[in-house]
Amino acid sequence: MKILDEDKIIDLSELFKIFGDSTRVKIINVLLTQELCVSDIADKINVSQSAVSHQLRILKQAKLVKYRKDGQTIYYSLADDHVEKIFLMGVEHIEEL
Amino acid sequence: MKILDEDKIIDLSELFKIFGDSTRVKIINVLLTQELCVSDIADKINVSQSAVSHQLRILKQAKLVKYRKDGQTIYYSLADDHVEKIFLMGVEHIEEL
DNA sequence: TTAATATATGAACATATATTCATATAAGAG
DNA sequence: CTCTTATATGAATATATGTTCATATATTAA
Repeated sequence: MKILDEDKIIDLSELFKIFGDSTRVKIINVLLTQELCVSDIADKINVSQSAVSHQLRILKQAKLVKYRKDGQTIYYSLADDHVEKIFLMGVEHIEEL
Repeated sequence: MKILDEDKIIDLSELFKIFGDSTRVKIINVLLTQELCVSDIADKINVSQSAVSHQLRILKQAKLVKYRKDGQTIYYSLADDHVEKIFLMGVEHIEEL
């Protein structure tokens, strides 16, 4: 193994850094089952609209979530099933400690 | 789904936070194939002994690495195969972007 | 056009965290 | 014992990052 060069290492740590914040994990968690608009996410996880929006931008830039626009509402959902897989792999780890 | 309560969310983000630093990812990367002592890790990834030691402490506390002592040398290795799985799941994600 | 609703964003602030440097601890060699 | 090697650790510094607050943008309704 030892497959990774310096650049990949950076990319990988950047990816995990995204998962390394509880607000973002909360967002991912509520998006596991359904797409939601910003204000619903904010309500569900009890975080301000602004904070959610800031974090969604980070998740969007990292291509971990995607969105669609419907009028003035923007619905977010997980970008692909890798996101869920990484998430669940982490859950497995913490559950067996 | 939506399986996680607040505490689990915190634990999960803490776990990913550990993977969210390039020095730690470098360490994990070189430990994928073999156990190594501190100074060899430092040489391989080109980071100071002190920095490596600090990060190993964090990895140790998170139970992501384990170690065995042989004289004055301490050999570190990955704690279990979940670590590798999480790592590889992340690699998969970044490789398909 | 004006008001209301949904979302985004910039600046400021506070906090977290990674590295360095110096030094401590521990173990083996002579 | 003394010296050397391997590792750990505390303090200080620098940097990164998350939230808040105020406000901007965009869309729809009246």
